[in-house]
Amino acid sequence: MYAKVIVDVPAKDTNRAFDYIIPPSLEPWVEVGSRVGVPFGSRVIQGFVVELRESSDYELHKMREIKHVLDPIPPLNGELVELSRWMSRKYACHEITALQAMIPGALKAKYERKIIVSGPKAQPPVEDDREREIIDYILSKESLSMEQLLRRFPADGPLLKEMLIRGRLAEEQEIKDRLSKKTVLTVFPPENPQLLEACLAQLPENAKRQRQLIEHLQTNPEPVKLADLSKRQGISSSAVKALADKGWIALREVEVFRDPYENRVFERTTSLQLTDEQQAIYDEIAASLRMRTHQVFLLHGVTGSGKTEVYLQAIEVCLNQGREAIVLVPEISLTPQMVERFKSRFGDWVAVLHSRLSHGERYDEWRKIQMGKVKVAIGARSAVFAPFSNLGLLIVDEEHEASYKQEENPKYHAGEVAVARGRQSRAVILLGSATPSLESYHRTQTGEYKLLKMPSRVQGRPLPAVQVIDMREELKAGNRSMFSRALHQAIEDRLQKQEQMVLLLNRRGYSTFVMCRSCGYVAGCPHCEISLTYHHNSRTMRCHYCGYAERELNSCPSCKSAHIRFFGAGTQRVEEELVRLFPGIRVIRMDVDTTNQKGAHEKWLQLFRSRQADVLLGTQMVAKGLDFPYVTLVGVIAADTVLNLPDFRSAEKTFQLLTQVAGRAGRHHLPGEVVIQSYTPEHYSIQCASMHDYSRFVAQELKLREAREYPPFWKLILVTLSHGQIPLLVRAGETLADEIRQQWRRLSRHATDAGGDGRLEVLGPVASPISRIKDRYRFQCMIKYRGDVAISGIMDGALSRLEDTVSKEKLQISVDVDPQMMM
DNA sequence: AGCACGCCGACT
DNA sequence: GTCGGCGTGCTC
Repeated sequence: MYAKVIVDVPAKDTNRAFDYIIPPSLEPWVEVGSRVGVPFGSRVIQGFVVELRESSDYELHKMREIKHVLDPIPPLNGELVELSRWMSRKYACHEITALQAMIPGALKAKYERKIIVSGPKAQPPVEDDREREIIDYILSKESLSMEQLLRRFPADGPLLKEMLIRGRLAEEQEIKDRLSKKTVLTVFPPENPQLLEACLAQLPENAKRQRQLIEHLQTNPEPVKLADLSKRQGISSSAVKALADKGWIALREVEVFRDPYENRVFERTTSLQLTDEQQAIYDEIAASLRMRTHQVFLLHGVTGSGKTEVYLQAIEVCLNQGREAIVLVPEISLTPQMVERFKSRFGDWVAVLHSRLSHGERYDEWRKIQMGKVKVAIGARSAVFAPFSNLGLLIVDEEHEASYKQEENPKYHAGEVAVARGRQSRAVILLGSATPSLESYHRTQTGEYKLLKMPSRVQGRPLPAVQVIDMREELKAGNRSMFSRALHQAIEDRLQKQEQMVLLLNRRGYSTFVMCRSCGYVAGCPHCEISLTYHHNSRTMRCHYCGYAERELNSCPSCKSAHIRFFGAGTQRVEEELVRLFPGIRVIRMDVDTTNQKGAHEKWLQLFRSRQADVLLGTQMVAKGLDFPYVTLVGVIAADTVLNLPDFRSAEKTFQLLTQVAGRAGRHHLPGEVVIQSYTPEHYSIQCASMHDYSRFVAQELKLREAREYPPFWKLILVTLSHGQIPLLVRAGETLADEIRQQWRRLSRHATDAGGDGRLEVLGPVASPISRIKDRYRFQCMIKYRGDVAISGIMDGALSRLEDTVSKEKLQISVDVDPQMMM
């Protein structure tokens, strides 16, 4: 048998499968999706089996054997391997990069080289004292690298080298997982229960605890954790060990899954009665599931319309069919509340993949999926790769969220991947949002997706009334405060009624830069064209691109003024102002400063939930998915900050944010009110959001996008080139742009003959918005195209023209298909 | 990505 | 004459 293997070398000329012989001893273990160790050149590296074959077209004598199979159960399956191939084409990444993205970090290969003593031990060759000392040292250590050895014997470089050449020492390479399997000591009763009787007879009178244990095992013949025995029965480990030593019982390490929710009790819930609206939608999804065909639904449900209950019941249909389900949620809304709803309904059938979990916990949750112990996976972006083999339903909640796009390689969009995976495994895809992305909405118009609508809130609760305040008028009226008169009054009113409010400060770009108020100097990174970020706890300024750090400044390096300070997200200023205007007000401020610590986010929210604060003040993070019954006022301090960003999606983002945050108000029995402050209140994104009018917004925005030749009508690919020298970059950028145009002309000639209607444009090269990172300058080309364009052929052709510069000059090229961030 | 192989300059 | 610099090419 032969295997085609994608090896762990992310480079252009290794981006293909290599053939290996499967030795008979490994045959039962090697499957498509197996992770294997294979000899490659002069080393052994990790790879993934992507195909099994009876014969091979590669020359037999050149072929080598698979060395190891790294996991007893393959971490991937045929379906995921196929998906990785799709990803590598769609996102122009190496196949191995896509495969690696599918497995948990704990399984990412770690190559370790260690020095071992080799050669015949029985007849030691000539050894002097020095050599003996070195060998003894190596033997005394578990594992040792050459670097460590040289550090210990700095003067013996030549001797060590000689020993390596002579073969007394050898270097061995190991593929190691970064994982630890957690085990617990477990007591096993004997197979034959009668032995317990015999044991009791032999135990001395004073062995009270041992006797107790045996009696316990007689009534409970299941294996039991040592820790439980001491905790619940008061039987100490020494008593257990004594029995084990005598051989009556067995004591073994047993692998356990770390359960991050193990100390939580989830009250079981059952399906709620659906509203007519929910029911109609549920029926449609259920019908599609029962037909077992692929279908993508876009569920447009206003905030508070009860989308989650529809999800839960759809999953139930799927599980009853014996199929599995994945739920993707944006990281930020993967709150305890959300997890609780799923845990409560499906209990132990749910695995939660959360970035806040430790490496080990995450790995364990993933293993539950891999081993078929759970049927539902809920998690952020990467949960789309949950290794189920009989997937029936894939839900993408808040599908418009930008966090579904991974900004590192592979630069995939989890929603797009979900659709591709669903197509492959004939699963139903359910995209849900109160503010669907223009891309998805557009596809409902072209017939690719089916639109489902839930326009009303459950129990007939009204959407909150929204007031848009023109801040220019406030200024004219002499109000120079950051709170309009309307918002001021609304806050006062809530304080009096002891109701709660959420205040959103929609801030621009990145936070906390350091600026001189006298001359406008901004502290920047000397290696990157970006301002430094102020870190409160360490009193340093850091670059979040390259890690450069320096101490906080006391005076301006440019004008020597002492009026230099950091400009926070502004939430601090708002907080100060609130406290000044409303003495005694209790404010919880949530921003990067206050939520950096693990668990802080949840802690603050819990505090707010228990009504120990009046105001929840924060940035974007307060807008998403939160649900507090006593929140009756939502205030947006400045709605237009995102609007002014140089990004074609800024109107869409503004509309989404305002709609989402407005949805936080009045979700329960108390009616809600929303106050939006703006300097451009006439803007359609603000107007439409204030009237809860999604249809009008998309209609207008789609018209604009088409006119301006932007997505969803045109597709974008952003190619960023980086290098230390600007002239080389400009040259390379121009080559790239020319080459793309040429390739396009060449290919479109045929396409036009065949009736193709494609169009393509290349913009640039221009300097990237962040024009330098780690002393490398950055230039970019934007490729825009629509219709019938063989884009991957064009890109491949153009990029291969730059290959020489990449390898010789270390030019770096990054390709971002469907980029989210324009800046 | 690594690593071997190979062809040129600075030394024991 | 050898050691070692890194440019080039290959890995089933």
